[in-house]
Amino acid sequence: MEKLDGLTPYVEQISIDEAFIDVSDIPKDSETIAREIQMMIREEVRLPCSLGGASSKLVAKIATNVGKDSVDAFWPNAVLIVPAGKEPEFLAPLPIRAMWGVGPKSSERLEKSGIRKLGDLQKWSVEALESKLGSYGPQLKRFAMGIDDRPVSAEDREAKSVSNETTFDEDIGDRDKLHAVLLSLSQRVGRSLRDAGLVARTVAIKLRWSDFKTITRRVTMPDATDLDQPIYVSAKSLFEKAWKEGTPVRLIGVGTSNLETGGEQLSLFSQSDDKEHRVQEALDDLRDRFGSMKTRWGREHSHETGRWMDVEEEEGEVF
DNA sequence: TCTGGGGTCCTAGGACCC
DNA sequence: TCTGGGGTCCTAGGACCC
Repeated sequence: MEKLDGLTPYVEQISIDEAFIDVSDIPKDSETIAREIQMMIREEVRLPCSLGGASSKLVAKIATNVGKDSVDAFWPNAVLIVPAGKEPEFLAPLPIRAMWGVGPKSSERLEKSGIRKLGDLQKWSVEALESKLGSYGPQLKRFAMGIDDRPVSAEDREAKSVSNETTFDEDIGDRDKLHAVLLSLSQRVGRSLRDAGLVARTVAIKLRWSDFKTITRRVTMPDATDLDQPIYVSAKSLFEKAWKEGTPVRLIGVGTSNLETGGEQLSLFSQSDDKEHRVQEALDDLRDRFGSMKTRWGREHSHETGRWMDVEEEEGEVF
């Protein structure tokens, strides 16, 4: 990403290892630009990569995938450029699964109507597709024709949610063990929020039973937070409402959403909240310095009794 | 094709308000 | 008190992506 940023400001990162680049301003042909980028990454970062070029993000993305799949002398360093005007022609022979956004469910539905290739989609009327797929139909048809005017956006997209989850080797039906996992997940999520300078107003849990059925439950709090403890308290109460004693759990997760930028509202925190922030900072500092050592809250406040209760300890130290 | 651990976006329905 | 329309906020789940 650094290398790309050095090349042009018009870089839109879409995942850890993929980005769109608008090269309209670079006075070279696309093939040359792509090969130069590829060579730069190979030489300086020592990684292979594939590039696709087209007049739109959608077609460039699909071209990258198609190039990646073709095994030739360059593999795994593909470059595939789709010339402007040739988009429908390029897309027509591809299976509908090649369309970005068409997964197993949509392709199954489309195939039932005899739509197997993007070319089939091109031939269908907008009306027929609309009655079959709703508002997604016309959109899909435009995409199948290679029409996509979404610009390359260099602004980094703000995170919409922060979560952490884990799948167990063996299903767990023990309340204390599940609580302990919920706590450590809450701590990781809290830490991620703090590192990103974010606060969250909604806390969610995710539970997967042994039959793979997965449920989610969430609550929205009156105030946003980035502290481990309130996240854990919310997560635990959601868990208690959703879980029947002894039910084996395969996966458990804690998530936060409804995010806001944290910093500037510090002044709004009450005294006690500020104290909690200082405790939190001290804990973060300890965890930083002692790395693998498990530090966690030793006590938690019980809403039922209004008292501070000891937390069940699994491993490690209590502070 | 599945698993695992992140994510995003969309839809539908309920509660509530004007 | 009821009706209607519109809007917001929230929850739950599904489809999809890397």
